[in-house]
Amino acid sequence: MAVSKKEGFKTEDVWLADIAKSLSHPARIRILKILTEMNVCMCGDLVDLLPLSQSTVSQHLKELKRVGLIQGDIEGPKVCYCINIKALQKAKKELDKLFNQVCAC
Amino acid sequence: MAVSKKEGFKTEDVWLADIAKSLSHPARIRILKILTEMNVCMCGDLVDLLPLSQSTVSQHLKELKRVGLIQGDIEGPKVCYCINIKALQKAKKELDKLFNQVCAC
DNA sequence: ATAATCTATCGTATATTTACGATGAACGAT
DNA sequence: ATCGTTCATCGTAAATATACGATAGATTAT
Repeated sequence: MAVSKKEGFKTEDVWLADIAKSLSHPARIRILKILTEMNVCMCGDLVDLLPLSQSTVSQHLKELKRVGLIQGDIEGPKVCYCINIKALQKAKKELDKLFNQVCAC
Repeated sequence: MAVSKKEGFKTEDVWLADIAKSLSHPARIRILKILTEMNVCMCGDLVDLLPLSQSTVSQHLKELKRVGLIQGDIEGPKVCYCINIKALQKAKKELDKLFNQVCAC
């Protein structure tokens, strides 16, 4: 089975792994960086900036939306994407918690 | 194709995505936490602490070794795993760079 | 030497991920 | 009303990820 056995793990660890999964593709890293730089961005602009087809970019956006790191607001025929600051801050906090145990040596 | 198209992306983004991928499973998050708490840990101990078979745990350890976040030293018949502090610090630094652009608002 | 222990790897099955083109739904413009 | 634009979703193909048991290799103990 390729299904992660989530039964035996803390929800905290499952959540953090899920966030990490959403960051586990260069396109999604790039999308987050673009959105942080531009604050907001139309989906079409992202398609132009990435070496991927429109449908593939849409899939990556869906993955980032799934974990709540970004949100998309419909503006007429276009969709305006932006960072969900609160979610990103929580992700940063949890990752710091993981890393700082080590770096406090 | 399921292969990530890495041609069109910055090596920096590819690297960070790869680190994130190595963190994208609850078992590997747990392993890192255990190793940071215990400093060092035998592979067998990790198997006891995780709800997974020995071979599966070994696979997860291999993934963390692949990206350099941990290292394993053979001690007789056992293998002693520990965190690679430098790699983890670099990962933290790069992730902060991604997150801080947002949080500096 | 033999047995027991520990861990990595192999083989395998299944689920998920990634990618693309094609299609569909929603909206604005003509 | 029709057309063009924008984006999500569907269908599909191929690679990867996850999990396990079985096996192999190395080391220690007997």
